[in-house]
Amino acid sequence: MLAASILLQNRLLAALPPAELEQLALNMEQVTLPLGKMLYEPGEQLSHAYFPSSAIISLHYVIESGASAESAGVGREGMLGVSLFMGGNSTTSSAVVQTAGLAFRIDRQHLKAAFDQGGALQKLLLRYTQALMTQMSQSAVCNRHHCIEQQLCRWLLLTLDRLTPDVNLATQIKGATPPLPELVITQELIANMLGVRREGITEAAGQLQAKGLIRYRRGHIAVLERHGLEQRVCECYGVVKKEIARLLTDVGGEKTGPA
Amino acid sequence: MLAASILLQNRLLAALPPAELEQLALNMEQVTLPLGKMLYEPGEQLSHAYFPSSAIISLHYVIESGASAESAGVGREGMLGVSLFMGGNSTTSSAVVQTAGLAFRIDRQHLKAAFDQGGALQKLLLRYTQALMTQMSQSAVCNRHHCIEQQLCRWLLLTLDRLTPDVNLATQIKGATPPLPELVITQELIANMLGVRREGITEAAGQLQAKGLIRYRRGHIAVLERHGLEQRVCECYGVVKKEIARLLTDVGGEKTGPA
DNA sequence: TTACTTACGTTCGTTAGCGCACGGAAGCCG
DNA sequence: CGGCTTCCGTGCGCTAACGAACGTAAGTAA
Repeated sequence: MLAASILLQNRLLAALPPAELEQLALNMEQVTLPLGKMLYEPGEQLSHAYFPSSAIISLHYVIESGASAESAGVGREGMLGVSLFMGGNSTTSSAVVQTAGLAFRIDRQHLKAAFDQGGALQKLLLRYTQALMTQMSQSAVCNRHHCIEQQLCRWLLLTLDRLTPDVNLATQIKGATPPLPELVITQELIANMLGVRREGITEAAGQLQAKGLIRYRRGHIAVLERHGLEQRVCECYGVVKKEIARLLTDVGGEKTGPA
Repeated sequence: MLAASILLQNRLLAALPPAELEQLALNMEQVTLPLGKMLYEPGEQLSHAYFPSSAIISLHYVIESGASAESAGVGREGMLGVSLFMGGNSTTSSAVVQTAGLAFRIDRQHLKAAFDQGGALQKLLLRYTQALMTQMSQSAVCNRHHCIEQQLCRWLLLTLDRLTPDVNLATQIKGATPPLPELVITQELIANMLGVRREGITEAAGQLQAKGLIRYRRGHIAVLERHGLEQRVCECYGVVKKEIARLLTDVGGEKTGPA
């Protein structure tokens, strides 16, 4: 059993009323997720749901030829395993750890039970699921119309957002926040997620590096000028980011919402 | 108020227990949806949910350049407006009538109330939402890796499936089932949905016609050899079809499901 | 019938991304 | 230190799809 306070590192859990969080904490455990670990195989019965705190997970589908494409990513803002409460209990996608780190997990039965209580957790998870859907449909659009460089910017920015700790959680973070955010990942893995060739990433990343926006070093990407990435990224980044913000902020607001 | 029996033309509604269906029927009305009608604009507050009986609706996103891409389609097997019960009340996508026809609609408040009762309807709608997610992520993959001809086959087959009446509902359908299923749509519109050029569709459709699989005539496509399309289609079609079948058949089955 | 709109057919130059192959260098390990 | 694996850089021919322009025919309306 975990202290409820540590669970606040996940933004979904942080949005729960204290009572519900305490209840959930009884059945949560913290796990370390190493880079590349496959959490869900397509069609497999899921045993746990994961609420990342520092880890990032990539949802993608692998086609018969072996190629693949990411449909969404999951970080501190979300959770993995929506099919557990949506009713399907499995998905056609795979889930792989894209950035090593920590996550909290809860087994299927306890999650389902908590969801079926119909409280704030249910509301929150459903809203998050809608945010996931936005990511998926935006991935479809982006794959169709935007070039590799734009998609790489989108991927970098979304990953960066998931790595950066919340401002209001700053007191919880003991170590100093790193001045230069650095992603630990190879070009080959990025290529797999975007569903493009490794060489395509090499070229696009080279362009960004030549412009001084990032710095590359064998499996590490340092983002030097976040603003520069934001200027080159396609609209898809903003759409996804705004929709996540919209759906996960005014939780409990049962008003008709903005027109 | 409608007779509950007519609502059975929509497969989601048909899967409801009679009592729940009767309850819903009190607040349902039938509407005619003309080709091209936009039911939802992005970000707009939704007023109704739609359960198509013969109409087909396309969910897609339009980017700044004016290009677009479909993320999912909705026909008799589903419903439009999941964001009403998911909590967002709006989506970033547009919804446009792709095939003219009939649908049942219910206003936001009554749908939400029925959903919150937590009965079979809730379970069903959540499972359907997961099926929608499968379509979306598969669209992302398909856009990335499969050629226009394959995508056209996928689109034709999925549309065909939505047009073909259920076998077990055959007694309800008064007119004879058409021997040659014909879609009423222009190449230009198909191109918009797939997010490709009109000329691309002209060429791909020309290939299929040359092979005798379809016949084209100014806004009408007759499918001559469904089997031939199934041979050329990419795996995405099967993935989506199977997942819809899986999620919407064993409703109520609370077993652990297939591993 | 004639005029007109809408939809389909075709061509051509251009380009983003692919597949393949090879070279080189960074980092790890004995 | 030397050897080895992994990762990144580069070049080259190739193809699917793009953008634009123009022609033609089907259907519609006067």
